[in-house]
Amino acid sequence: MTPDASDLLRWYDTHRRTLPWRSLPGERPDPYGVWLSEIMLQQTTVKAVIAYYERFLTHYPTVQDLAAAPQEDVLRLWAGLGYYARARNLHACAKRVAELGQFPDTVDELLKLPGIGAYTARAIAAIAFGRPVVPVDGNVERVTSRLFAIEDPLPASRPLLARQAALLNQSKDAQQRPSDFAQALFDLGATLCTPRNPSCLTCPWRPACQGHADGIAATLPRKAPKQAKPTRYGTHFVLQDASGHMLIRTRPEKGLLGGMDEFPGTDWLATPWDEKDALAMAPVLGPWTACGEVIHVFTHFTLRLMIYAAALPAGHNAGIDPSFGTFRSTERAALPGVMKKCLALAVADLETR
DNA sequence: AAGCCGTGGGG
DNA sequence: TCCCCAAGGCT
Repeated sequence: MTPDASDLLRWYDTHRRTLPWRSLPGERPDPYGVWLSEIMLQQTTVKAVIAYYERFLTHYPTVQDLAAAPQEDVLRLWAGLGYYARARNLHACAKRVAELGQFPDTVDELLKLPGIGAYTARAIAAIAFGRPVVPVDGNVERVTSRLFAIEDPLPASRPLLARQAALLNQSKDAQQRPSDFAQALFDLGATLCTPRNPSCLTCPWRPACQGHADGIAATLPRKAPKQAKPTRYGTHFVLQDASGHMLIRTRPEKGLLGGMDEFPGTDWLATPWDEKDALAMAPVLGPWTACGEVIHVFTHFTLRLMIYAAALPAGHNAGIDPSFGTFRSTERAALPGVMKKCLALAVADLETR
């Protein structure tokens, strides 16, 4: 049987989370805030997003403000949040919306915008524009797999889960409150129907949950085994000039950490670098101090970086090949998390001199 | 269409 | 410690 939407909505009316991008009950939220939060929340926890969301709204109160900003500024503001293609697409999308004059209010039109896929289009359509669609994210996949006791493993089961999830809002109650219904599904998944130790005892949909009836709710959704994570090795050089600036370069627009800044270094290879070979790639002869190793885990590989630091005497910061970068304040750079770790290690060393 | 794309926190 | 996971999209 299909779960009763009114049971979920009643629960939501009492237990809904208060979040910065959420409007008060009965109020229409600003589509800009909904869109901004949805992009930030892609594969990212609510806790991590909140501070970034507030900061973006402060710097860019409207989509027109964001569209008018230099991409460099947007990347710097995004630095640390990860998945940097999101920031580039965010900026491109803002420009497009500024051209259009407003956010489109249908799933099909939203799908045409950069950074907006099947999930985000439906989330914005439901939350900002009251369209009766069900956005299927990880929460909704988990809830749905349990409700219907779907044991086929992800990601192959994704199309089936999407079809089943679309049945959830077919009642009159759900159709009347598309925004609340979508967010109620999120809150259910985030607070009760959690990946581990779900709180079935207090779940408004427990009576309708086949997974619970079968005693397998907590084991769903099943997932295909993951690939082993390879390790890559590199060496980076943190070079400070007499004014305290660091030698920094910008990575290519596409690919890993695209468009973000870094300290110059070697390629990242499958085997560790011989120290002598690595030092031969340094921007200046030295002397370099070994500061230690940074270990950073990306989605699909582990990175181990040997870090070297050096400080230049006054008047010696010219004549370095531009491919190594330019001397800049680290606060003016868009440093991803891994490079902030490198910086912290080098600064700890430079300060003891 | 499977691989690529970050980061921080919790158990 | 290590593994898992979080309001996915792009190619």
